[in-house]
Parts: sequence; C-alpha cells; structure tokens
Amino acid sequence: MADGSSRIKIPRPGEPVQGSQTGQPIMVLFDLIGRRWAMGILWNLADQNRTFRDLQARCGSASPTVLNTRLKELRAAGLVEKTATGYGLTNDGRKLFKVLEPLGNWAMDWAKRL
Amino acid sequence: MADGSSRIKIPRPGEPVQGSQTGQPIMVLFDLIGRRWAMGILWNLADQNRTFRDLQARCGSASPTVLNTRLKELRAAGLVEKTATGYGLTNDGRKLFKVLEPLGNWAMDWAKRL
DNA sequence: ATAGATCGCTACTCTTTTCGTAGCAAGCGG
DNA sequence: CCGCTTGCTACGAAAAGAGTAGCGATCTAT
Repeated sequence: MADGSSRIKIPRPGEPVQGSQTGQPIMVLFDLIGRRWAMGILWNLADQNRTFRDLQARCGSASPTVLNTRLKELRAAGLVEKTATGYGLTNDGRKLFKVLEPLGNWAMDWAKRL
Repeated sequence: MADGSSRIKIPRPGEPVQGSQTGQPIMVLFDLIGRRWAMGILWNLADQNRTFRDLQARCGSASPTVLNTRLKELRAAGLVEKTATGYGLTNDGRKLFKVLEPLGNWAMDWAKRL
C-alpha cells in the first residue's frame, strides 16, 4: 500500500511474514482479516447483504464500535461495500470468500477430532 | 471447546458466527486463527520447522509474549507441535495450511488491484 | 400527520490484548 | 570456564475491544 517499494515480494510460505518486511500482500491480508470479527463478517455477508444491526446480531459479542471499524477497514480494502440493502461483498470480497469457504468444512472435521 | 452442547451446528455461510451461538467449529477456528500472528505463524511453519527465535525474527514486530501465547494456543488446538528441531506443524496443521495456502496467490492478485 | 419503533452509528468508560524491553536459566563451543 | 545463543517469563505502557447509552434519521402504523 503505497510503501514506495518498486517490487512486491513473492509471499511464499517460508518467507518472512509480517513485521520486518512489511508490505507483502499476504502480510497485509493477514493483518486485515486476522483481526477480530473480520472473517466472521465476511462469512456472514457471503450469502446475502446484511444491515448493520443484523450483522451485529450475528456477531453476537461484537460491539458496534469494532463492527464499524472492521466494516470501514474492509470497505477501504475493497472487500465490502455499502448498498441500498445494507452491507455486502464486492466482487473481490466474493473471490476472497471462495478461497476462505473450504475452512468451513475443514473446521467441522477438525472439531470432531478435537 | 467443551461447551457441553450436544450438537455441533453446521457452519454454512449465512449462519450466525461467533458470539450468540458459540461452539460452532468455524467460530472456534476464526477465534483461534483470527488473532494476531496466528496465521503468520502457520505460514512460516509451513515449509520447515523453526526455532522460537527464528519464528520471532520472521514475525518481526511480534513480542515474545504474544508469540509464546499463540504457540501455546496453536499447540493446544493440535495444529502446531514442538519437536527436536523447533516448532512445526502437525498433520492437522498441515491440512489447515493446505486450505490456507491459496490465500497467498489471492493476496498477490489483490495487491495489484489495490 | 404523528407517535413510536427501528436504524446506522458515535461517545464514553472499563477490561483485555498486545507491545517493547529487560533479563534469567539452560545448552553449546572453544 | 567464558562468552554466545536459545527458549521463555516479567512487567509497565500502549492499543484494541467490550459494553452501554444515546442521538439523529428513517420507517410503520394509526
């Protein structure tokens, strides 16, 4: 994000992530969606648009403060947008969700093992 | 996590996540890997085992306190284990990483657009 | 039109999480 | 034995989040 560096480093596994070498896409992404409720929000917007209050109810213990902060961040990142019918995913957001979606099944299998 | 509830609800997109209905696998997972550095740690352990200090260096600004906390959590979750050659992913951890891996490519495309 | 409910969101205080640094016990090399 | 790295804990400061209250705008029913 405008860090001035000419090249974006390839963020393969094993490459340093977050911190020392900032600006790597995977780092930026982890920093964005690795915050409280961020993934929960994406998950809840996946199937349909939601109002602020609805989203709040679905993210039970999320205070309106954080919820609004996350929504701002996700909107700034171009993943979420505000529409006439509430908040919804952008095309980018939908693409990201597609990548995230298998986590649902993985989590279920994992929970059985736990 | 031992919430005593008899049934684990199906965590499809659109279902309430985190909070009101606790105990859903996807919620537990989001709560676990949606904390600072958690995904960064998994990412850095993906290709090889790492020592504590090495991991710390790769997660630049992560303090040893948080790093150790995350490692404990991830170990308790059965995703990370401590070996003779440092920390590494368990089989479960590797499976999770496989699901997470496409995020790397997605993040690169996304960064170009940003 | 008007009273009431609901909406998106901000303000504010209190608690939890994370940061950042210092440092200790244990292992290893020379 | 001495210096060096390693895993990890302690602790105070800063940042993030929770929880509650409530304001102006809109929607709903009468």
